[in-house]
Amino acid sequence: MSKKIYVHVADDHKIVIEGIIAVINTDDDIEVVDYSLTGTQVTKWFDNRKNKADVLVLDINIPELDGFEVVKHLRKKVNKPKIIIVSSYNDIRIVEEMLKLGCSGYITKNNAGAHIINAIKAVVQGEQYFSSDVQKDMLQKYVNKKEVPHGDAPESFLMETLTDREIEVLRLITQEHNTPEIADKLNVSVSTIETHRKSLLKKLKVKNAVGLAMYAIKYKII
Amino acid sequence: MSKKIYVHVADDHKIVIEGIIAVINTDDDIEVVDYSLTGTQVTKWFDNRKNKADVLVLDINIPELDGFEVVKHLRKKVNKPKIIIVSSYNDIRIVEEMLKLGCSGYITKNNAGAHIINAIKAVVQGEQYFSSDVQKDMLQKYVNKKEVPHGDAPESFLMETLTDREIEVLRLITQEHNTPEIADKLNVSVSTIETHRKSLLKKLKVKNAVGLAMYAIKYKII
DNA sequence: AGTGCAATCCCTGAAAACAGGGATGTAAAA
DNA sequence: TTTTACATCCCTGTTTTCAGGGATTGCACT
Repeated sequence: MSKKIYVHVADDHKIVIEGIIAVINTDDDIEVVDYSLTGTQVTKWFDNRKNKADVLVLDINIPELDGFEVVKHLRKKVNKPKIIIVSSYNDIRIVEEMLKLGCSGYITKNNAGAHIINAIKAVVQGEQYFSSDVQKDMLQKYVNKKEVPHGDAPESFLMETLTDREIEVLRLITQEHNTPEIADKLNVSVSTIETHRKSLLKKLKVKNAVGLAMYAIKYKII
Repeated sequence: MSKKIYVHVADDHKIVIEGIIAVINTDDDIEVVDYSLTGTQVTKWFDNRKNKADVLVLDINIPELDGFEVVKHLRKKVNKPKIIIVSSYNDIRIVEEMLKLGCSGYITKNNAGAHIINAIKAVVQGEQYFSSDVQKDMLQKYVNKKEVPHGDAPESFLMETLTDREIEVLRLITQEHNTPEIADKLNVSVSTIETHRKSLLKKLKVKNAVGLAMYAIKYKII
């Protein structure tokens, strides 16, 4: 009846991939053609013009290139796959971010099994698909939309792009280094690192170094 | 030939459970009888004397009661199952801790699929089983054993028990509160919180508040 | 009755973090 | 070409953290 759907799965944990494959194999219309354990594996796979898949099932938290980077890379391509994000947790700001980047679906790992097949079938039809818990949060956000302060800065703070240097400093902060140590490691003056710290505090809207560390962990900067 | 082995699987992500089941189903000697998504589900299941399983495959990071609590609960029981830990990451100190608590195996999620069946068969025979990456780390640790400073304090820092108050302070630190704010919230003097902070730094062997936050996240204090 | 531990409070002094400016060179983009 | 963004550096001053002591109360266990 319908043409077979080919899927590529990317997750850093093999066991999760095996779970997804096991679920997908229960449906005869869909076939997992290959999988990747890192972000660079994904991009390389799709860069090779011999390889194609209709749908990419992608975990955000994967090594080397994270989910955001992979999506940014793939969206430039001509034969780009539909992308379904499978995430451990469910932060509405990340969902929004991924939608902006052109993803077609977002489901959480909690109930990925129940949703993955429907999600794949939906996105190849050009529809968008979200798991029930994500839908709930989106609705909640929509209802509370009146609380948005003013209309000129609609971008999520995830759009707050950190510079390479800032990310480097942030990484060293999470490794318990203080300003003099970071300055030494990067061969710049203490003043410079202090400036970077101040930018980070401002951009990420946190109060102190602990806030920076928590942010870095939550959004997988490190 | 050999009697069938019954297994209970616990992980907060359904898709991981599905992956483990898919792998285990390839072997006729083993059967997954049930699964749990939270720590309390696991303990309640085993508390019910109708339910029994030879092996528990357990993720450390599960809600309500974490892996440590589950193991502590189960080891008091008479018909206790062999426990195989399946962990996202591979910290040798956690492995040691789990071994002390009486677990029989430890494998990482990276290559759980390749090891899970062998691990289950090994532990029901009374053996211990570790995945290759864990083995590597254990060997490394053993080789470097000479670096242990003195023989009177062999306990891992995970045994370093934090008091209730210290955990409370630690939690507030991870919420970006500074000392005056914490003192105010807990209705004690700033000096008191400073004392707690110093104890935390010492006990957890970290350099600063960021180190405390990273510890809290890593070991799920918060 | 004595020991140990948890929780509370205080002191001093040094180091680091934070707030808020300003300033410069350079490279890329408009 | 002008503007913008990035990375670098400096100054002033305040607040917070950290290091190192010491001390008291109360409670639980032996």
